Amino acid sequence: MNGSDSTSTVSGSSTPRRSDATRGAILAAARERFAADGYERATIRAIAKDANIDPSMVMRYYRNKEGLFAAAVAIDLRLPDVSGADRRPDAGRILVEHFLGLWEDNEVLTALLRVGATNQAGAERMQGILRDQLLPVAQQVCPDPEQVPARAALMASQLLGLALTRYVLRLPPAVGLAREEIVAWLAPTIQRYLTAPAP
Amino acid sequence: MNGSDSTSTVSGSSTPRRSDATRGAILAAARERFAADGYERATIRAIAKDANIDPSMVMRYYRNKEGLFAAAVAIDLRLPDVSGADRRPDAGRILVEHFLGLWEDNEVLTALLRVGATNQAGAERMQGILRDQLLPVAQQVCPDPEQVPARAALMASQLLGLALTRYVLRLPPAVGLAREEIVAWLAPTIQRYLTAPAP
DNA sequence: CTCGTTGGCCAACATCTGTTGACCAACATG
DNA sequence: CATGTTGGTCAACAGATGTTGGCCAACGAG
Repeated sequence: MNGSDSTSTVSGSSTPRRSDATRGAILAAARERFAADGYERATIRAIAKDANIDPSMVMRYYRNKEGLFAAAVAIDLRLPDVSGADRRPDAGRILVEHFLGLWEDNEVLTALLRVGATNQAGAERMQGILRDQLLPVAQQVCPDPEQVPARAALMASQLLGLALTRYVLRLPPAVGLAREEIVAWLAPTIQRYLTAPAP
Repeated sequence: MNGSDSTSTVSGSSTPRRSDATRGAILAAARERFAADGYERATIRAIAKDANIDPSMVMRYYRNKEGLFAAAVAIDLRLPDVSGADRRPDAGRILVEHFLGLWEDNEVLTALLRVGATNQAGAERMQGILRDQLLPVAQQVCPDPEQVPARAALMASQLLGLALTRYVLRLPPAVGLAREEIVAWLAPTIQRYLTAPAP
């Protein structure tokens, strides 16, 4: 909707502004706060203080809080291609491993999930990601187009459920799981959701 | 912590107060608001208005907002017993069906999940439920006590993940799934998490 | 009837929220 | 040097929020 998307994580600069450092600091602080506190409690004042600037700068650069959020959670999951015949039987494992890596060094996803749970805009953003990035993956491995949305939804339910219990709610038994354990348990589930014949 | 827990969902009344109706109205309104808006945006004023009383009454009966939340989300999942030898092979299906019923006519769970995502107290409440109600179920079907927490966590990840995508984020493909579809896909997953030999 | 207790409303408080506009300093360009 | 543009701060606003205390009406036991 908003045309000011050009300042994404990629520093592809056509006109490198002098304020880019500040803009970046604001975005970084915003991601951290949104991830830690959710939408409502991540106040503009707190974000500005983290970025060592005045709250009004946030408004100047991102119009309002919603605009800041939109800019802060723009993300590309960089999902691997699993369409190759050699990779298809391993799709479950590949995807689970990719997701674990994604969540563990990217606070944006935690922010997105936390905000999506209570904020309409956040929920819609997640809808977009599912539709634009997760659905195509399901499409790669599932022949019947009619089943693709359901299979993508199932995959999302398991992957987001793990992220929820482990990185957001931080339920101790979920945090205690070892990385390899998770892969070993979840990979077959994802594989089945994607490729098993509909029950 | 607080001694005023005697007014729970159970109407076991030792001293039926004249204000019980109002108390109930407040709790009902609180559950609805917490479920719809999350902790921060469910304001005491809005809840009071829904219950047709003055905001100050909420404080009088529940001390503060945190106390109101604690009272509003006290819940017993009434998880079925799956320890019987005849039921054990069906544990996955039984549990998934029970959970679907639970979520569909109980807004408390939606409230709890929404709040747990952004609020520390909410997250801890979910921890308690996992520990006190979900873990025992895993214990019923898994012989090795050392594996119980991991298996319970895996089950929670899938069940909460479904709830998240379907009832909180309301991702269209997840909402579109038919009840029987969900059972057919998820039951084997839960069954495997609970009873399959550790990979 | 009397009077303590309970249920309820009203008005206000201090604080925090997003947001705005006026103002100043540094810079680049003519 | 003069001047317009950009980066930034300060002070304030209007509204909402959790919370408090005072006040009044209805009730129930003596």
